Amino acid sequence: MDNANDITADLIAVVVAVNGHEPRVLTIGRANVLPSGPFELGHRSLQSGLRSWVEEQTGQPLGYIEQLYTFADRDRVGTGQRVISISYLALTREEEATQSARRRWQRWYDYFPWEDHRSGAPSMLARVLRPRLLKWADSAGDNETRRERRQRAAVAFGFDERQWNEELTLQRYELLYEAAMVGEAAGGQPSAALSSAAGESMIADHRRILATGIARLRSKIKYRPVVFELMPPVFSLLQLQRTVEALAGRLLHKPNFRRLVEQQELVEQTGETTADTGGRPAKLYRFRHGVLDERAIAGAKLPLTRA
Amino acid sequence: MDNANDITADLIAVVVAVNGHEPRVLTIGRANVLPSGPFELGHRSLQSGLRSWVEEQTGQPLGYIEQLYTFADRDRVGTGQRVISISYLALTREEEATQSARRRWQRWYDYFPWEDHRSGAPSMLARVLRPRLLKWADSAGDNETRRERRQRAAVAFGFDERQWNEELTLQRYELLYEAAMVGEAAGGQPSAALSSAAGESMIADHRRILATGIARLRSKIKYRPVVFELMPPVFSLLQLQRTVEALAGRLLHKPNFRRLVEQQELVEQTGETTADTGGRPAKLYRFRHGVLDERAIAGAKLPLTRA
DNA sequence: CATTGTTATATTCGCCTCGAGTATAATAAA
DNA sequence: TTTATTATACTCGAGGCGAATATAACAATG
Repeated sequence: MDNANDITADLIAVVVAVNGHEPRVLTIGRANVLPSGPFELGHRSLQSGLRSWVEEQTGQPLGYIEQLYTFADRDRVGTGQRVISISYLALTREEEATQSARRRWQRWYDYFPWEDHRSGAPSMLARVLRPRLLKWADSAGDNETRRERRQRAAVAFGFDERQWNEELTLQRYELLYEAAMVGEAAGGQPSAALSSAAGESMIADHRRILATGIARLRSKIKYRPVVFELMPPVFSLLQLQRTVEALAGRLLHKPNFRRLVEQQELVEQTGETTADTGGRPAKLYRFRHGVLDERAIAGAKLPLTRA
Repeated sequence: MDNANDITADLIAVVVAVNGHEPRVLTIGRANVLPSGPFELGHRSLQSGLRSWVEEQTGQPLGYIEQLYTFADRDRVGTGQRVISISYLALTREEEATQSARRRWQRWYDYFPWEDHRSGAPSMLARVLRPRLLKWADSAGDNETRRERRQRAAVAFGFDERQWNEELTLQRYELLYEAAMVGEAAGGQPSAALSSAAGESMIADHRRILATGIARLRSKIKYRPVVFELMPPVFSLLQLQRTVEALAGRLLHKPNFRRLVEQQELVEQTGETTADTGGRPAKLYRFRHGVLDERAIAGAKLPLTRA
């Protein structure tokens, strides 16, 4: 029986919160490791196993959880043992800003500097990434592969008049990995010229899992009211908009955003206002939890624009 | 070391094909079992493990595959061993109609008779399922639970003037399970009055997995060109439409369907026509595989209508 | 060979969504 | 009081899409 049984199942969490205008991910240790641990007999379910590992490693209790993806790692050399990794996305509020030795909230965009387009496309995209990707494409053996690589890069990164698509986070990371432009790739550390543009590395394939979580979240906020998991109980519409923008990595059209949120009846007024915003006091709202029952698909599409 | 290690990972496949106007799922044995088998050391990856199990058990080679969901079964009594199940959706063409002892193509709607709305809402919905569900709702202890159960049933099944939403296949099955209205539920076999409306049962939670696959596919055909995995290399637009309708369980508006497919440039004409259709000969088309590279999201929304 | 039925294909209409722009209101600071 | 800043409200217009209708090309029938 040393065959099918030699398996360990690891649970890995991408825990997201938005602090101010920055989306963050929960890490442990020296900041490049996602919370994770093996699924054990004591765990009632995969989800509860994940919860207890995250809480044990970071002290952070989790609310909303959804499964991301399951994959089998390549053999752990020598041992002849295989590891199955089951990754989850968790949304929470970053209660205290207190960083500790064991838990650390890291900015998304430190790992993916090319993903934040809120102040326009980062200049390093055209300046650093594009030429390197083209060079990689042209280094291919045959003509067909060259053409295909150029096209993949153009689609993923929005080169050549194409539109930037914020949901392609995973494809972009995989492309950079394939081109050995990120630290995790076979070629080892990226060159000095690239290093700042390549973003921070993580151990094993944790950055890939993070990319999967970002992509899932960016897609999901458009048709399910999950943003509210990241909001405080009471908020202004602009706060809500800024949170969505932080996640999507792009700016939204304010009047249209308001129209959408209001006519979908996702929120209700508390009756109070806040003057913390600098200008005219903003009305405060809370999430209408009823929508979760009333509608199966509360389509909350984003009104995207170049702003 | 008898703790984290006592785990088996099972791979389970929902293999779908559309024959004529009927979507089917590949089963083995006495027709109520999905192809499955343990993930083993010899498998290069989860996907390749799945492929070899399906091929070994049914002789069916697989093309398109995507992961559905991973879950941990409740303890297998006594053994103290846990099983993790990783389920996949596979799309293929039902090459030969030859059923054999080991493989059998079963109609979706034998398992989910309430899911086929192509000739209007099945009468058993209002006649059998609705009263039973209401009875179950009213059997709850407190008022709040009763209200919530009624609402869940109404949303999932489109009662009380609500719209039928074909993507809620999983929620509907779970609701029926909770109400002990399907054979797999705790109460054992459903009553005779219910049995035909409850659909065929499957072993363990295979029917739940099938429901997950149906829901996923019904959702995905709307924004990714996956239907073509189920089509022969050359087809008419009406054939394509009938296939989509079979999957969605509802009829589409013909002119709008054509407009959508054509203006998205998903297909190209072969130049030939077929007279097999009875009336005016139909032009034949093939899938433009180029779209998979050109676009990241080939939004193929369905123009839905009551027809 | 004209009639009829059936399917394929083309065109049009109109509502509603949503991107985009502009106008007005209410506060703080200068 | 002026100006800056933010909040809130309204309007316009293109495009997507549901819906209906019109025309074309075949087979079958008498």
